[in-house]
Amino acid sequence: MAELGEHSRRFLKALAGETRQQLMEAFGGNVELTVGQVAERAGIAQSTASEHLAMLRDGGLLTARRDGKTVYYRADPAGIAAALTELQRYLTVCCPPPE
Amino acid sequence: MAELGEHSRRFLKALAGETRQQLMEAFGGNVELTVGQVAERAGIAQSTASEHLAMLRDGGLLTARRDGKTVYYRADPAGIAAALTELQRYLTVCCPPPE
DNA sequence: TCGTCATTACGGGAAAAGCCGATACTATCG
DNA sequence: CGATAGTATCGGCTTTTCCCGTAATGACGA
Repeated sequence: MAELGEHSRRFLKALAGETRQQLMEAFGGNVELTVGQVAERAGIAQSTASEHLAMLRDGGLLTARRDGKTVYYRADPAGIAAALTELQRYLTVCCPPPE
Repeated sequence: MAELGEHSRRFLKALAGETRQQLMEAFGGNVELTVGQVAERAGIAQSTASEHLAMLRDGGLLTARRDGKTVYYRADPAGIAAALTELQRYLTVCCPPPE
């Protein structure tokens, strides 16, 4: 049957949280942000931001790049597209394509 | 900015739960199922199935039709397509379309 | 109207998610 | 090496989710 892969499950769980949805909105315009910047903008603790960003990264929504001691996060179009594609494939099984 | 609508938020929350993902898999082939049938197949209590199905319905993944005392649930291709479209639109803001 | 059947709404206990402050890790600079 | 700065991890608390059994709602038939 149509199983939903581990990748898609992490994608869905990551994007299901409202705080993480809000965090994603800060990454418009292909911008790079550090953990501290994200925490400050969202008004949450640095440790909390770090956890959320890690979840979004594991879900394929963000990529992380380390430069010195700071880590720069950025939206991952390829990962997002891949997750959406698999999600669509999974959901297509449940419902005949609208013809 | 790109706000994620209430509809999409319910869609994501509904599909984020693993039990509900499993429930969705039973609706392949455009099949209609009652609450009792879903509960029995998934091995969960009837009240639990009812709550999950209501959540999936509110998320636009299922439609409900009442015939007498039983309620028949079925996949909602239009609702799913709409949610995926809005989700894609929302995510496109965060990342430039891969050109 | 009364009883019955399918579903939904309610209450509570267990599990998970969110959030924080404090601590540990990693890399740079002196 | 020691100090500092940015992240990541840990322990604990609060809030939410999950699941169940039970009671209430709505629909049908006697």
